[in-house]
Amino acid sequence: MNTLQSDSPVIGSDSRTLSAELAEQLCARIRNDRLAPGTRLGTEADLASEFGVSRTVVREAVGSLRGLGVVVGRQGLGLCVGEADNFSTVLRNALVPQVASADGWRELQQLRAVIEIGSIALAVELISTEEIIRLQTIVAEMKRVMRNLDEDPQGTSKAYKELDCLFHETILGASHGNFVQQFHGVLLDYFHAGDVYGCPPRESGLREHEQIANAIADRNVDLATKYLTEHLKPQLKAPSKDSTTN
Amino acid sequence: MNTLQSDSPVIGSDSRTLSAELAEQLCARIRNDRLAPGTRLGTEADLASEFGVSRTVVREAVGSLRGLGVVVGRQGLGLCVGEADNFSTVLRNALVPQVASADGWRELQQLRAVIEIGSIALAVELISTEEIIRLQTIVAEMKRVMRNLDEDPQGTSKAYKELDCLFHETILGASHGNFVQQFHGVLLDYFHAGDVYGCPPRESGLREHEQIANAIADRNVDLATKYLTEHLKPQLKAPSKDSTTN
DNA sequence: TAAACCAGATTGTCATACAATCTAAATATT
DNA sequence: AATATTTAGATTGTATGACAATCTGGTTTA
Repeated sequence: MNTLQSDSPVIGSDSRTLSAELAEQLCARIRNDRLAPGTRLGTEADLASEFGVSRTVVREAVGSLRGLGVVVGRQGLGLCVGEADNFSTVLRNALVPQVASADGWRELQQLRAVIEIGSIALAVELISTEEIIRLQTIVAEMKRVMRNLDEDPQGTSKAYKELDCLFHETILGASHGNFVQQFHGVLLDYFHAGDVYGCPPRESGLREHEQIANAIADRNVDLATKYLTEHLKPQLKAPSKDSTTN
Repeated sequence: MNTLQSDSPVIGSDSRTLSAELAEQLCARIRNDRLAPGTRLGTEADLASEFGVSRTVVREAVGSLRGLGVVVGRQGLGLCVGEADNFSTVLRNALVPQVASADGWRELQQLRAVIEIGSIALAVELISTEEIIRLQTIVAEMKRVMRNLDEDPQGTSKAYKELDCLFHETILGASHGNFVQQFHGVLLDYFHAGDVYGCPPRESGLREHEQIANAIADRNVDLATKYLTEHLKPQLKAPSKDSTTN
């Protein structure tokens, strides 16, 4: 019999709250027993009596696991192990504190760049003809948009960024890694939303996109990797090692 | 004045629960207002009266955000925006449903491989002499361990895997991306724990490690990338597209 | 000046009650 | 017999009130 109450502490009942303790135990149980998504976990009342705590504590613990997508609860049925399909939402929320600081935001963009570079080889290998055309269309559209840079800097910047996201999204999509793509999508969202720390569109960026698209169209892995790495160099560099933020 | 109650619904008060709605609103507020970690969010009672719900609902909502690390609550003070430093724990928990299935586990390993490949260029550039020696030491140790493969397959496999993790951890560490490294660490943990779907140590794997370490020592980016990509090829391949799991 | 103390505030936990809603079996209908 | 409908039970979702545990910030004291 597990119990979290003071009369027979299974885990050090010190320092932390009962709900945090219970949440961890539930999580560990799911992980260690390798409970498949959808597996019943019993009702709140069951868990309350099993661990010797009130239903309040169970709800608190389950609530935090629900936020993580680890547990879902359905009325009339009880608690179940969560499905893995809504991970994007969870990640998006979990990254909120990270993007609060400029450094955190840069670290996120570094991760995004790393993922894209790590995927390029696979993308070049697996990309379809339609996707290649799509890439080239995006680059052409970028060229068109950039002609208005002087007249409407604001609108041009926005449109360019939109196309930029589409470009990188397409590359990731070509790599056919479902989870990797989802993951990258969340980071790209933050990139798209973070105009604050972002940099304005450059002519050189346009040329780089063109080079990347051409290398991919030629299915030249090495060249595509080289150009992409160059293109993402600013985001790859280690963030905030020194405070020389000129 | 925001309120979630039925008399003046700010957001569609349909379909979902009050707590989920409130959690989303709080998260959106933190994200949109770019509230820095540590920023006060008021007390539970404050939020309850502001949104026109009971303290129960507030606690439920805050609980789920607490699980995500977005909010922390300290007695006597109130609620604050969470720090970004415990992201590893959050991610580890959030991935629990993912690893429940063999497919999910493979997708995770694909992401891990992608991150490592995407980091290798930076790692080669930034790696220190000590870290190079460390890599070579690990490879030497691998050779030593592998000599016992026939006598003690179980123990050898375990020791080899341990060294394997250390090897890849060292490479990631050399890239000096704090967040990326943390991230990779969580995935590597799952790799380490997932003996179920893992493959046994191979002689070819040992040679590959040696090649990678040598390429890094020579600071040859292209070669290091090539060998590493080859080494991680099995994990890079798109998981479960066809069911020909022979 | 610095340590000890204290009152107030706030979260953490408990108990209880009831509404909302889902499940599954029993019942009615074709 | 097969299917639609109802219904009763179970379970979560929400509200309220109460109290313990613990932290904060200022006050007092050495």
